[in-house]
Amino acid sequence: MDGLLREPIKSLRPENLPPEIRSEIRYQNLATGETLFHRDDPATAIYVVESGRIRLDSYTPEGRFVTFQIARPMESFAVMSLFERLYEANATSEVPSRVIVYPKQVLLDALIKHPELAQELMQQLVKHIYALKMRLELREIRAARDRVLYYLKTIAQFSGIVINFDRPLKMVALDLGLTPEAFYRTLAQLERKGSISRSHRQITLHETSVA
Amino acid sequence: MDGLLREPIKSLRPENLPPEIRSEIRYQNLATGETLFHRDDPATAIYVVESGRIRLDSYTPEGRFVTFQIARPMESFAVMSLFERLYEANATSEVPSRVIVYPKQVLLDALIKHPELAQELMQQLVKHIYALKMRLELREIRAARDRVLYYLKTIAQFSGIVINFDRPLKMVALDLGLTPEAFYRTLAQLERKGSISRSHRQITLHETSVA
DNA sequence: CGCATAGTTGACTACGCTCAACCCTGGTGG
DNA sequence: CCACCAGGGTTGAGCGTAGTCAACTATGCG
Repeated sequence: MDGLLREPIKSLRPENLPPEIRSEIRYQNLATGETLFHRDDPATAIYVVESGRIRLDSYTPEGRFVTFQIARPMESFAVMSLFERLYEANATSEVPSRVIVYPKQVLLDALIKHPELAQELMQQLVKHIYALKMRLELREIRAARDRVLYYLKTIAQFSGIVINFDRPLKMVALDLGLTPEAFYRTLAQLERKGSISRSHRQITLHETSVA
Repeated sequence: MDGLLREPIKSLRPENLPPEIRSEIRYQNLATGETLFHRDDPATAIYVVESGRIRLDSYTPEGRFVTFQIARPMESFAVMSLFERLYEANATSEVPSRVIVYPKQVLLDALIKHPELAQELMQQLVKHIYALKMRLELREIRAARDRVLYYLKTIAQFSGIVINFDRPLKMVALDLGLTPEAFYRTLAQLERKGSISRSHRQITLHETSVA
């Protein structure tokens, strides 16, 4: 999800890679809405976003949509696939994007020879866990008003009190575990109470509620 | 949470460790309800459960209780702390327990020299991510009945259709994001419908609902 | 320009939460 | 050995809030 994982990966940047790995990486361009891989496809690679935005999502048995991660430039995704046979989520490009493709076996070999690479990948995984834990905590807050406020405050720690969403609020609503309607209503209510102000997809947190 | 993470760690077992690490590990005994560390304590070590059961939990700003993990014998916890300055959760012993303590710096050094250890730790982290994703998916199911059934079915994949909970159903309810009352009612309802049968903390899934 | 999708608001409903009362069990101490 | 207590488990009644369905407007993209 947005704003809860912000860990640019450095050691996977092509220019920092040992040559024998660099020569094995590939690039791939994706149009808006294009799918890079589906859940349960054989896992063949891990990725870093070069430009654009990749959404990792899935569906519950009941057909409900769940977003696991929004990967932005310099961020890795599908690192899990290194140790899993199948992908755990669908990867879809939300805007025209370009990703770097690191074939699985190449990286697995590299991990043995380059321990510092292993360390940074572990850090990525840790950040990922951290983000998932925050989401779990967020869901524990039952009242929509409190949940939304807490979410906004969390994001504000990265972005400052003016928050600009670059994707539909509808999506943000689902990330929060609310229907879009409930989310809009909650925002309207918060604005009426003076906790926030907003126009379009920009939301400003007011001091009273930053606490 | 229970049943969603089952990955015994082998390479951290003392007998499999290189001697220079083995000599650095410690053991600690914990009584029921005793706390090993608190959230935001400085992170000094990672752990493996030798015997007993350790609960990793936290509280939301509103004071709601969240369980992140139930660590059982042979399972690691607080692996994240390797790369974080502070612990992310409270660790409490639910029954008399004994844990193995691996000081952080010792392991960090070891990761450089022993790539296969790094690999297994990464696998642990991946399993952890997997478990958290499943919980997030679970929470996406709104109807209590469906949520409980899905949870039971998931556990049944490990344990078979007869499920024995070794901790209060009250706790299980909270893991599921339900109040204990709602959980009891849902179980009663499922039993009336014939989807399950139960006595005490043992629940049997019936074929019709295994699907 | 037109269509698809996002955003917005209203009315109604349903489901789970809260509070409350009660039973049952196991553990502790007098 | 019983009394007591704490905590888990169970069920009922009522309420509130977020979900659902629906109608409509705004926006942006081809």
